[in-house]
Amino acid sequence: MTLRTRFAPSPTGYLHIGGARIALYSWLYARKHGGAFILRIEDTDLERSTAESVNAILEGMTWLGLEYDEGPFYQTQHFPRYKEVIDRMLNEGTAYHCYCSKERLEALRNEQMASKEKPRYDGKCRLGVATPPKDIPPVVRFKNPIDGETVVEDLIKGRVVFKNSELDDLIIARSDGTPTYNFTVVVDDMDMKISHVIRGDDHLNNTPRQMTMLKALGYTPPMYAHAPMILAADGSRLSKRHGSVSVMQYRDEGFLPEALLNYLVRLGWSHGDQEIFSMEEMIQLFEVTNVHRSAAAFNPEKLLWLNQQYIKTSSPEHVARHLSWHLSKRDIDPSAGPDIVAVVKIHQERAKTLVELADSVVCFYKDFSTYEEKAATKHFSKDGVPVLHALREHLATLEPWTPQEIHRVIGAVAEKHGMNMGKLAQPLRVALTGTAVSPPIDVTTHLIGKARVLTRIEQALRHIEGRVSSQV
RNA sequence: GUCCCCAUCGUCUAGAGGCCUAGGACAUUGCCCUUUCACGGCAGUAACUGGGGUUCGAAUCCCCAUGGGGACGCCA
Repeated sequence: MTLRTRFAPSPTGYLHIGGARIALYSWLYARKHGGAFILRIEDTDLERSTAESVNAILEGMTWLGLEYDEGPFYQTQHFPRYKEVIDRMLNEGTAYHCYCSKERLEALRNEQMASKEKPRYDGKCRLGVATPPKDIPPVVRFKNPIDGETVVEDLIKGRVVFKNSELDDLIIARSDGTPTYNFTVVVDDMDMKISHVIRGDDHLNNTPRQMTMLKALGYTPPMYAHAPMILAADGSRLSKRHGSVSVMQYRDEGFLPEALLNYLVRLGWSHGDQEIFSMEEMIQLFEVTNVHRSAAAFNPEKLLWLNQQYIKTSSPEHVARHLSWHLSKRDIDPSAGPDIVAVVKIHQERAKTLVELADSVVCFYKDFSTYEEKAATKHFSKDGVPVLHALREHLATLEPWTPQEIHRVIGAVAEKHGMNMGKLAQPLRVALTGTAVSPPIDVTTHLIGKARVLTRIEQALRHIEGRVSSQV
């Protein structure tokens, strides 16, 4: 039998990093064993499910590169099937109609809480109702076994035993006839022949009830793996309050999808001391059974470091592709030159994010008229005017326009004016980039191009003179 | 409250009874490299929640306590 895993989010929001990690685990597990990975949208809550959320989830999966082999399937399209199974259970006596009012249930709950018991349905309608009230539409409840215990042999948590008496008769169909979560999961997992259910451990408590239902339907439950949740950096439950939890926000903030994936796979799982995993390595080495049983806190700094590692070590072409997306968001079209791959090459080891990279790269494509205040104050001085003039003259006639020649000229001009190269490189850097920071000055100058370089030095000279005279 | 899960540096983790003077990574501190910023290199600070067992020997096994998380819905 082939291995089949699924990711089953409910479309009530974007794809967040917790979901992404579960999707990744399921995807890796399927890939590793040559199985199938299925995407199923659990949209039975008509009130809260939205098309935007569906799109957001799909978009997130695509960006992460977690392609699914089947789906997306939508539970709202399976309603006839759910109805069929419910009728069957009603006929077979493994489910029953319940006419208890919400008020009674509420009172029952309060009573049980008050007497320090676990709130659960008391089974009032379990043995049948003598005269079913005509005016009350009933819910359908699953008839849970009362005796014995249900054992989850969890791939991550190990053996977890639940007394069946702890499980009450849960509602599988609402009074309006629509099926509920625990039931639709059971039917779909069964129909889709899911062999391994990998999900968050907030579902561990649901598992025994799903297993008893599956058994009632004569089906052998799949294997389960309950991964612990991701905590926020402060150790609390991760929520929207903690800023970026949406996968797409990481794209917007300049993260590479593979860096996020790498970070996620190492959260709660490890392979010796290895920190960086290519997708191939992840597929080969990842093992659900080695996933930690304890929750892990999300650490933005380490993610940032990983992203930096990926930006630094990925092929310039690959980084350039992702960078282009960020540049286009700023209305910059790099195709006019200089070659974006060349620009990436000289910048890629000094950026933690693509946004940072984009910031430091705009000056190659777009002219500017203001200088970073601090940089200008520190490096633009009247004393520097003659040197910059001289440098401009030399660069104007420089042939060939290569980093080596540029380096030689800057060095020569600096020496002629009795200064070391750094003393001249800094004002030039500010003139060319508007900031005091850039890759080595020779390659930077080279890539910005002769025409732009000359114009920018002139502009800087005008700026210095204007600034100095206005100050005196 | 009841049930379930969990517990090694600030964080992610290595560790499956002696290899532990508890290792690595991020962050942090200092130094080196350096025309700026980075990259890189070297060094440092920093942890087995507590208490009982079991054992010649426990971070590792068992029990209890404590702490954290989850579930308990006509949500998923």
